[in-house]
Amino acid sequence: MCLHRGMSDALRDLRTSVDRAAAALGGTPKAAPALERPRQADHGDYATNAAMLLTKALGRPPRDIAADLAARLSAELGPDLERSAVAGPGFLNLVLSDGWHAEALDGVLAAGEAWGRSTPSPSQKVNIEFVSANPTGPIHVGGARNAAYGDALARALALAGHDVHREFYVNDFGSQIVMLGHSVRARARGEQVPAGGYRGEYVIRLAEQIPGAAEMEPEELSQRAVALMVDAARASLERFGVSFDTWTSEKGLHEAEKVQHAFDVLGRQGRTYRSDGALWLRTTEFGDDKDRVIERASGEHTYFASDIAYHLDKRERGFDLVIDVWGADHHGYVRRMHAAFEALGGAHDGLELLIMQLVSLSEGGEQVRMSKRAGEFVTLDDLVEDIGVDAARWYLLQRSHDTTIDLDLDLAKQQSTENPVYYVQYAHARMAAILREATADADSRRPAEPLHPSERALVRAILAWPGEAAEAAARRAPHRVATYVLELAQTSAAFYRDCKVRGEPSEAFRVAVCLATRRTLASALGTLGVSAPDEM
RNA sequence: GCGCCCGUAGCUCAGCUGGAUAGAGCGUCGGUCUACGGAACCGAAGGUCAGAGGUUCGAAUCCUCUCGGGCGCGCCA
Repeated sequence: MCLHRGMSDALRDLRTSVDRAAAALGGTPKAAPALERPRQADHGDYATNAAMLLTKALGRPPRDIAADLAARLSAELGPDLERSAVAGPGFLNLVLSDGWHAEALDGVLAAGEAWGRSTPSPSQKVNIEFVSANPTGPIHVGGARNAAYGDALARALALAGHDVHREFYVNDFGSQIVMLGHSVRARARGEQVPAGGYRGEYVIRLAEQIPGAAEMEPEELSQRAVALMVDAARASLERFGVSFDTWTSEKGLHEAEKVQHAFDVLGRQGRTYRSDGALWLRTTEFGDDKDRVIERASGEHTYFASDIAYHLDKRERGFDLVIDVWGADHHGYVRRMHAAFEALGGAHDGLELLIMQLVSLSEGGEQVRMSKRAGEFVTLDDLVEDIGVDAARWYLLQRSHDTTIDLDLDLAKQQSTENPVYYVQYAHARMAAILREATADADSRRPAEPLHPSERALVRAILAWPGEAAEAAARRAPHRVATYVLELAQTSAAFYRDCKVRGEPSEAFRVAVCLATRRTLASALGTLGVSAPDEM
């Protein structure tokens, strides 16, 4: 693993030393040297590949260069570097002193609540839009995944020092909404839901919640139904630990003439033309396969037109970066959205379209097909009810957004108590318990005896957190946080096994280790939106 | 047909801007005089990293092709 962004002070200083030592050898490395935390204990506390990256520039064998690097580094670090060894093809393995570990731990505690935060350059004002499920039905598991991912990414970006604004786009406009209104009225009248309508149970409940639905105009009924669905979505998401700064209505965009405004902007720049009675956007000028209709021959705006207006609006609100989190079923839409964004004058990298792969459901090994129109689906609420918020979030977040998730509901229910999330939470609760029992105050500077390897390893695992967090944000990969925090929990278990705290000569130092561990576990779990209980 | 994503242990997945013996959870098998929290710990078995070429000192990782799976290709949203 690379430790290059937003490191703790101790790590940053160590890296600087490695860079300086490398620079002193002359020649420039072909990439920034890595400072890794090796898996294997006999590869040292940290390892660098700097020598191998200098072979071309220096024209010498990597192991020779590594030996020179070791000498320079020894001068740089003084007593902090206990020893180093050239290994393998040209790695330099470093073993750092107990003093260095203590110093580093002290830095963690000194950071206080800020531990884990980093400062990116530049810090960006980011708008992240996610979930944005159509208000024609409850949020289902796909939406749950999107919610968990978008929320965790937003948290990670904020931790990495960005100014994050969360947004939900409500598609309360167009034919599907009209169809919802018709469906509700049919239910209210006890009639058959029209072909292509929404047949789910929830439509019956909607009809019950709207007095006089049977006689209401579909137009008004639609809006009433949408309002109820949006409220329901908000409540489900809140329960899931997900909240938004802004809920933007598509209908509102039209009412505020935002669509016309976008057309004006595009027209002025010569990006549009009329053909077959429709208004087209020249998306092909920006890499799309074909131009796209934004206003139909009938005079109605397409969905794309709303989206263009929405993205122009986001730009005009002054965000450096606009992120949309979409389901895989919308990936065919990516190119044209990028094209439109650029046609509006945005930079290509000013918009990021992140595609979530789908959740494929099964139950007892049998594939379950979901259909919103038919009303057959598993909802976010179901998931929360069955396995709980923490287990559900962990389950959805431990995988990359780029891979399809197979969710077997029976298995998930069965295994919910086996979910690794409890292992991590348990590690947190255990640290809290030890801290309750301990009598000494934390003193991170003075271990009374040589550090145990397990305690040294735990300190290094803790030190990795800011870098891991920053990396997760930069790669838009919050699942890395899950991988990291599980490893941290395992490392803390080894410490617990090997190092008693209460009543030991090193109690004060170990209290400091426990404090830093608990804080780091809590920070990482918090990034995933998972609770960190003191007791369980 | 074209485009995007995926194919790593029995299962679910990490690792992918190239680095040292490919990892975890669950499951299986075998252990731990049982607690500063046993929802734990230790160990073992288990892998042609889908396949074939290529680039490189070095490829699960980059490139090309093939096979397999998912999704998408509207004047729907």
